Amino acid sequence: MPELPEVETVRRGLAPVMEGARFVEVEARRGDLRWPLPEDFAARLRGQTVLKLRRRAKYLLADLSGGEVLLMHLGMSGSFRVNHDRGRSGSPRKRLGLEPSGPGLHDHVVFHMSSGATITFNDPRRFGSMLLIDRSELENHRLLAELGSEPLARSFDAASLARACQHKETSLKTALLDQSVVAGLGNIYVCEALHRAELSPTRKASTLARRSGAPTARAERLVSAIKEVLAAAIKAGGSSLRDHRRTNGDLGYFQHHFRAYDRAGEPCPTPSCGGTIRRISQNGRSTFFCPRCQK
DNA sequence: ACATAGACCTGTTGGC
DNA sequence: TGCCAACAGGTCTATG
Repeated sequence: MPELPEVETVRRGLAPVMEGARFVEVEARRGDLRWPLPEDFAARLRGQTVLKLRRRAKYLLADLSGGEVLLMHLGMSGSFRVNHDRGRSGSPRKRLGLEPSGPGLHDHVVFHMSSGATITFNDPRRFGSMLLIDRSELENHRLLAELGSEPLARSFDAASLARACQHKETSLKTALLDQSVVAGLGNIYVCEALHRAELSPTRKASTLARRSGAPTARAERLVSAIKEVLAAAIKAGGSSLRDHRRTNGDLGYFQHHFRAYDRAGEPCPTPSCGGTIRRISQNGRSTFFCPRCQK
């Protein structure tokens, strides 16, 4: 499911009910996610207040009052759902039977917050994860230490992308999926950014840089395309292909704005291009692009 | 140091 | 209709 725009959408949905709120109760219904839940997970969270909910790459980070950080990843199919408890009789929707009350099949973790919100983590494939890390060890943690630039930060520019790709023999597609080059892109937004920048996914990553390491015009175009597509997707609440939901259950709608992803056989939307979107496989993953305008 | 393949899971889809 | 292979938004781990 989730790339940077989807994770950011989830963060924005969770922040109002988590920040400043305390974990009143935590249910660990199934602990074998990608990795086992931390030892005494529920007990270590109970009573702690969330100071801030942040995002880094595709991770959500909840700073806890006790000095630890709750690190969460949605994997391929993870989602969070927020329900608001309104007294014993339940919400009006619940009383009317519009909301199912019991936990669903893949509801693995449930947070009951002092804000009155119940937050349920659902993840059919269990590629998601939750970890507790000491704040002092966060920067050096193996999952975070090697991450590259945040693509929406000002510091992510053509020069920094060119530098990161300068000696890469691999394809541009593969380089952009590498979280140590740029942090937060996934299969969809790499395809979309390359299409917008009119760059071929099979082009060598090193062609973003001159021999001196200085960025080429391609690098400039690509950085702009990445920032634009991510910003637009966040504005749309992310892309819902199958699993992604906003925390209130609504769908994102950026999938309606895809120009290349999942559009094999359709005409290329680049003005006056006239090409056809093709699907190829790179490193076992689908790439969608227009061989006509993406050079 | 770098690049590619395999692994982890469940659910859905398309072809025969 | 049923069955099975292929595929799905990710990324760690092992291997060359």
